[in-house]
Amino acid sequence: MEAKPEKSLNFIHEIIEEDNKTGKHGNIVHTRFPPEPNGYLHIGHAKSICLNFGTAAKYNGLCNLRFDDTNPVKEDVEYVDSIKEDVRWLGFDWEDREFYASDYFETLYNYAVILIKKGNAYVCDLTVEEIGQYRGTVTHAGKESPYRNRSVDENLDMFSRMRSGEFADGTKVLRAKIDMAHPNMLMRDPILYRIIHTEHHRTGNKWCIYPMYDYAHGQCDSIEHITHSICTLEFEVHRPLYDWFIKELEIHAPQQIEFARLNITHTVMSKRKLLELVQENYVKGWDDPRMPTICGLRRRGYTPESLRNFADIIGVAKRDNVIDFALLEHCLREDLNKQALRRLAVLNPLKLVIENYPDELVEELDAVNNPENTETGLRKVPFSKILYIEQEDFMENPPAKFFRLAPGNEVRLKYAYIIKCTEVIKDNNTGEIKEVHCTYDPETRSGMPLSNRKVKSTIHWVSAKHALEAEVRLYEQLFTKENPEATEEGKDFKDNINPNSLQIKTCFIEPSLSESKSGEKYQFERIGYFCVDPDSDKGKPVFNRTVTLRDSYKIVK
RNA sequence: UGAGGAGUGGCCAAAUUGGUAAGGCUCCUGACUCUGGAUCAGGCAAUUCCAGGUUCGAGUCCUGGCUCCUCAGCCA
Repeated sequence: MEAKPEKSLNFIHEIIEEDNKTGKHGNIVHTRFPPEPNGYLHIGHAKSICLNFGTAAKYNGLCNLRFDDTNPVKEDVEYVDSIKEDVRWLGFDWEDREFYASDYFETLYNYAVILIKKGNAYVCDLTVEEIGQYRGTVTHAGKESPYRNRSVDENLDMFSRMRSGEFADGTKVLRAKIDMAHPNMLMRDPILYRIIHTEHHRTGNKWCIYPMYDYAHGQCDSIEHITHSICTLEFEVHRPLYDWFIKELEIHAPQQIEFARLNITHTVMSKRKLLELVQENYVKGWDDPRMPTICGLRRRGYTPESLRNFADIIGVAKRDNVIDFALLEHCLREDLNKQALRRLAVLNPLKLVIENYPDELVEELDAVNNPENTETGLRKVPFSKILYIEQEDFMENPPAKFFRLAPGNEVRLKYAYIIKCTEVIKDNNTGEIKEVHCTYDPETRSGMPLSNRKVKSTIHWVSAKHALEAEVRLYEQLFTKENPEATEEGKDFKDNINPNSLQIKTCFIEPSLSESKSGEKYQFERIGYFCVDPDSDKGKPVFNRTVTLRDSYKIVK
């Protein structure tokens, strides 16, 4: 049989297969996911995590987790812990390969000394402002620092004194000596080290000089013998610099490949903006179920499987892209449909009285836990004379093609009987529908011979006497606009926040849900997928609406 | 206007390297269904950024344009 690849390779995997053909990296694939521990991971990171770990797995290689902790001012162990939790939750294992740029500070320092000795780096006393001015602009060459031609000995001496803490923050930096007129701004004598007298979350007070990301990142990849350094597009212009370091230092050369970062409609993805949402209380925290953070998605009820599938399905390319939020939801539903147990719950209750049903009778009816997976079995649901049904499932004057309950109309109560609406009770003053009365056909209980009678629809319900109260949090998109950042003059993305992104209400749920535990996921039949929020109390569970069910019913006017 | 990237249905994304535009999402039909869910079947939707050129044949090659993105932190 012809073994045809069912799916074409993305451009990164094409490069890797080509490399493996030529033996460029000795047929080894070693990647890494390199977050800075200065914030929480979001779904954009998930794309990168899946790509890096997934690529390594695909080619029998390894993937490291490395924290790029080169700036003690912004970083914290809190973030290290959350990042590890999120990567693990997504389903990836870095085994014993948990590294930190700070593990390599000594090596990085020695590399810097080599550069100084080669005349490739110098200590510069210019101020922040001056360095900015001397750099020039994209269209005009910069000019050389007056400190550029210090002797090797003087540079060595000053760099070592920088390390020993002799100088104040901001007074000196170590710079690469490349070309102040270089057309690529990043090559205009970039800063390698700056002085920061701040305690580092791992190295404590051992250091008061810290390497810049641009200097550290490539060398860290090299030290770890990374073969393919996969990163996002904005680092494409940095690549010549990274290559320059590697060449001057004569060390292992990782191959950097850049891909386009993920964007999703109706959401923002930058750490800065997400931080703003949290700090200014537009959401309740990093794990607010409306946030695109991994912890937010987790709390919302997303599954790792759905996220991994999403990352796989969106592809990897170099063109800017905006993925439709609907695709994310599609991946979610696809997974939840298979996983989630079905339950009955009524969000907008309308009292339904079955007139010919015995007053005190309670029947325990069999209900299917998941029709997609019969191994999940059945459960009992109590049925009695007075029920709650969904307000949307009844109309006094229904339009054409309304299949649900209406005066004189028959519907089936899920897992129970076929009923016929006989009367509508309304408030005399307001005309509001208070309750609906009906009769049931005792021969039509699910499973009975006569239960097969065709009716137009089946609606869900909950027995009033047995129902439990629960809080439901109904989420909508956080932003009303597809692109929240497209704003008029003087406005910003926060002006596009959806005022209805969270709606809290009390609903009725079937009694079997009383024991539900935080994190559990259910499908409330005909409504959507919900998961138990950690805010739940013993007597009063809280459910987050993860995503609604698709609804192809449209009211015809 | 310097440098580096990218342009294929509404949104993603393929096209075996020059052979006659896959697939997914969205939307719309229909079938089936004790979830108007799921499933199944079908449909709408593309001068492949533009203009020339080479070729029997171009999304793929050549020439010239256009548009968009990234870079002027002692952030990553």
